[in-house]
Amino acid sequence: MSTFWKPGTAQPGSSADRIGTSSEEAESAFQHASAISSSSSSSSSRERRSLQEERKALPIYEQRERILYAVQRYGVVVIVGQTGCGKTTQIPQYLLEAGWAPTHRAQSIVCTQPRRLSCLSISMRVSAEQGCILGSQVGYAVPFERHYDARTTRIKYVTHGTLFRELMSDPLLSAYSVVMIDEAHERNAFSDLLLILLKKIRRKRPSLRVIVSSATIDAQAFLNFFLDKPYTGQERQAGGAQAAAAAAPTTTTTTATSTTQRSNNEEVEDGIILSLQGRTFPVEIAYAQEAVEDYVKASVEAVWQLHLAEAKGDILVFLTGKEEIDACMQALADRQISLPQGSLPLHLLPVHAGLSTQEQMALFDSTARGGRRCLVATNIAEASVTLPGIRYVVDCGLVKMRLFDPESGTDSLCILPISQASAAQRSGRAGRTSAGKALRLYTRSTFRSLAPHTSPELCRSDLTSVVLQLKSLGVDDLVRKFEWIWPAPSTRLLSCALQRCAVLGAMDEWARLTPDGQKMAELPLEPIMGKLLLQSVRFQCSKEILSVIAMLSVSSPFVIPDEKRYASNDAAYTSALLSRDKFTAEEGDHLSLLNVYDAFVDPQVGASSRGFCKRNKLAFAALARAVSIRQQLQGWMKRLGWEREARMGCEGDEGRLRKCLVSALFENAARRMEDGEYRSIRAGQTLHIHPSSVLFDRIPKSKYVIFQEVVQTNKRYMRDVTVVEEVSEKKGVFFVFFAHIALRKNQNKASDAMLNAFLPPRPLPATSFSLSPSTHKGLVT
DNA sequence: GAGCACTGC
Repeated sequence: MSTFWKPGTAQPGSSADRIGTSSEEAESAFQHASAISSSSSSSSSRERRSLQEERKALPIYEQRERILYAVQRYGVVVIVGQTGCGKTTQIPQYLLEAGWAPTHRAQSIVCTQPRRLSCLSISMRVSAEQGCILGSQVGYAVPFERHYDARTTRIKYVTHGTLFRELMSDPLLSAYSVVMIDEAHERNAFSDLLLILLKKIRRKRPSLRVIVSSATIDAQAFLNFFLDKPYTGQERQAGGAQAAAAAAPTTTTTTATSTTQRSNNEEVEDGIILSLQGRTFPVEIAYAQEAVEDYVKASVEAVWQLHLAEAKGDILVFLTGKEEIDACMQALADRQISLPQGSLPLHLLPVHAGLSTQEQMALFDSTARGGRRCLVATNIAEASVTLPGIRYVVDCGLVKMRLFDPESGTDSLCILPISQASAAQRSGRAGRTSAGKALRLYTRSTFRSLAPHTSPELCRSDLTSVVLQLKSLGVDDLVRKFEWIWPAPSTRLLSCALQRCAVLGAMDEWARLTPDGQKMAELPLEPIMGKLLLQSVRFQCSKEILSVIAMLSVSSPFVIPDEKRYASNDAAYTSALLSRDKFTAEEGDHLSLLNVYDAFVDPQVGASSRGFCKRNKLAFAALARAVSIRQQLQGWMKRLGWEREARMGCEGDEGRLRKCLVSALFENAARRMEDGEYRSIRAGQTLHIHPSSVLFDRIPKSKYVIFQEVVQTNKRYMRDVTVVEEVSEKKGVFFVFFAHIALRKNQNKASDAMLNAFLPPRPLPATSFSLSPSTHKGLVT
């Protein structure tokens, strides 16, 4: 399913996003879909008949009985099927029609998706097929937007994370008779966690049916997990080979592997794998003869060869980042000049997450006017977005991935080799509409050396919030007894998370959740953001901190033009920077973001208008989303009993605000050295201010800064930085004072309020502790 | 002098 907005399908995002992408076409698409959904007129019943015929024409329809039988007989059904075979839209409907969600039992069918937009467009499609209004029998729930009726909705599409949240109020998921985890092979943190908890739930509620749907062949790992069979990855070798073959012509046979387990009293057996036939075309795969030195250059070569030699059909190139995409497109554009007479032109289009709505729309217009389209994409085109008309794929074999390093506590963005599964997924993109061709810019032996599967998110991220959430769900021993899906996260990753929980005051020394920790787990925020919100209640400045958190949760509101950025005489670039200066607080990013937010919502200034953003070179969509996030966070505060506190502002007492920031971000402090570089207080690492920071080209008077996070690319960069003024420094104790903080409207008025902030009452815990305590579970210093 | 793959609560 596409993450991008596709004309003629659903509109993306929340109502706030909708403002950002609003267009007449989008509105009419929305109305069209609603018209299909309503069942009153005779034309719509004709529509519905043809939709029913379409449903029956899907290849999965032949498997209907088989699927229903499997779900009835087995507690866990792992479904392997190609993307586009209709499993996501059809299986919940088959279950509904077979009586799995009878109204009298008040239980429904829920299907989880990795992305919110999938939920919107799929539920819209399914409600049309069911001939009902979206939100009645078929509904969805995504962050910031719910569209269902607890009494009437029988099929619900939700994001993985949304269902995980539901566990907090309904630990046995008693509202559902069937839970389908879709796209489980992506191994997202929330989908893995859901599967882990569903296994526990099934022990208490064997009547619950679990469907795990996966496009590739992690099937055995998932099934073994549910069957308590060991899975060490040895079997995965075979899996990898299958992944490689996945792009080859699909077999027409459907295989069902039954696993005999003891039946419980309901005659329900434990699990089964079902393979569904996909609707794809053969893809011919070619490898590089020898390792390429410069894959961007090689991709240009490959595109050029394909363009000159191959029949019509679009080309999709996989590179790792925007910079490479620009370079590749530039090189191809240069080549176009030397295109032989009579050759068709190559229409070059970038595909990455930073595209404007207009650029996104162009991607789905596959009617290239006399020529061939060449889409140069990041990994977004691998799973998140399905592009039409692709017949040729060029794959560099690499991906940019975020990795968390528990030793330094920082995230890195690394360029790494992809997995075999990923390679199969990429080349499979060429076989969606007709037979295709994939050029892999690496050798066959390199391919064989690739890991069969991409490392699950849980194995490469900071698990602080995961640990917190699981603790609040009553999962106590995360290290020894907890059943992770293979492969499990390293103990180092887990101990790092436990430590951070302790440092943030979310756990006590026996790894018990503190009252603060419980609240942090309930808030839909990263722990450090949750901490910031909790502190804001203490410092009585939640009004401002809510805005800061909302702004930190969206992409940068400052629109800085892309091209010729380095040319100091470029007018657009300098005027964008000048625009930003209007909001810049010299203390740094947190207060600058607050300035932007306050100006945007101020009825006298920005009036939440698009025009204001245009005039001031701000991203309207980001700000609209921040407003929506802030509202939701305010709702959460109300739920925590802080309705009054949520409205309390610092009323010009910036000191409270600064104190609050330091009291939450004290972990992330750095000191500027003589050479202009910063050293982290925690680990003495060399750090740099991120180029997106308003402090990037400034040298503040004070030597100390605090920051939101560190991301390592070529250097270690601090993001979202605020200057703090140091007054004294003692061994192990770090006092900071703020000065010269301008609050609203960028007045940059010096404030003499000198305030001390503080560290937690105890020093940072030792770096190691026992992981197998005999008396207490978890953390022992 | 220089950057941000992609989701999600």
